[in-house]
Amino acid sequence: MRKTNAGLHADRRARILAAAEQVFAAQGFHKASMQDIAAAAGMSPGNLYRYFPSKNAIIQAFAEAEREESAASFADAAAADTMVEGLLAATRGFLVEQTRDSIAVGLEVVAEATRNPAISAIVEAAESAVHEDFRRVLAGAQQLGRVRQDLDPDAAATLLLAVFDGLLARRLLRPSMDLASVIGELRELLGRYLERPPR
Amino acid sequence: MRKTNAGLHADRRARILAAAEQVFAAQGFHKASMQDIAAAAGMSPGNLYRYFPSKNAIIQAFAEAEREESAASFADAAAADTMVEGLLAATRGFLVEQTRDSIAVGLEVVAEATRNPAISAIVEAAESAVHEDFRRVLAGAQQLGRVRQDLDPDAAATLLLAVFDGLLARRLLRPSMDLASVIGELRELLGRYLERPPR
DNA sequence: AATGAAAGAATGAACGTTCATTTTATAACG
DNA sequence: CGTTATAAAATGAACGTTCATTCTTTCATT
Repeated sequence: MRKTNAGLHADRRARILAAAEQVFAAQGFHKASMQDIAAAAGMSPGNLYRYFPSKNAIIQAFAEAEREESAASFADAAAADTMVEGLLAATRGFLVEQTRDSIAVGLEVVAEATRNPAISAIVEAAESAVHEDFRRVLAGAQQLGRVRQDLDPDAAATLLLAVFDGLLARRLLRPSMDLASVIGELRELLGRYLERPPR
Repeated sequence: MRKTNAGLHADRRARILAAAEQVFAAQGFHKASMQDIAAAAGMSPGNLYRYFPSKNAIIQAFAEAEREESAASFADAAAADTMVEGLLAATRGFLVEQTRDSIAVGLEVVAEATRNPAISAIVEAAESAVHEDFRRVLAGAQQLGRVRQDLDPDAAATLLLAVFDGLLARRLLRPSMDLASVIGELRELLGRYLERPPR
């Protein structure tokens, strides 16, 4: 006569996913073993299966959590005074605050998405949501006259999101890159691209 | 009494690396088995070891080849009439011509670079070379008055390479993206960022 | 005949998963 | 309140499978 403890169940799942982040970042999805994850979570391998039916289910749940987080962290960017400075602040936050591990594991998720349909669906959904948010922000700013009138908000959102993703990846590829001067140059690019009148 | 055939040896290595591309794109480095690679290369698993001492050596050689290729494909972009149209043509080439497989496997290489020092060295070297090429092109164009004088070629190279990488990845993440309108918007961005006089 | 090239079965380690078992928490009862 | 029955929670060894790698053998060329 004992009730199953729902709170504990949620805690354990969270603990496992947190442990998985370390292990996945260090080894990648497929080189990471269930024993590794169990050790990092401080429990036995068998116990993992009380909370997730398979390793794939862990990967999937993890990718979902990871994408939600990254989408949320972008939503902050939307709330800003002027478009350019808001985006700059958000970018700086992005580039500085994100740990190496979380960037690495984000790459891992994207790589996995190219071959795992379940992950691909998760990534596409998150990406679409972020894109739509951003497009809406740009369109709103356009109505307020804060960005030039002939900007295509949809294509601009794609382009700018590509810049942010590219910069994030570049921090891993070329750690030597001078963050300050790149941010300075990004300010120039954003100003010229978003605010200047048509040529 | 039989000479070892150097040409054959090189051919076989190339064949193995080509086979590895398919397998790595479809499964990722660590899920791909030597049996898979051998089957794709049309030879026995044991025979692979005549040409590469280990699976890791295949991954490493493959990453090297992949990076050289991608660096070379960018070098073409440098040779262009006007900066903006040259970059646009190169980007269009990039985005349209690159197969899904080659983009996917490029992501795989980058993800692996975050945890494998040997791969990381390869990626960083290639990335530095491309960056340096591009920086030089921008600085040259600047001397010819083709891009604005107050542009920082180094930071600009970083930023623009981030755009290209980001767009490439985005083709995988959001296949629905409208390539034509994004390229159109990119023309606007490049023109405004590179050519307009200081504000 | 001698050696390079290739095959593919064999090997041992490592993997994901299962399961019999132990430990722990709590509901019910006296 | 203390005891006991019960089921949840957790363990860790064991299982079957798959993997990278090695080894023995066969085939082909000179």
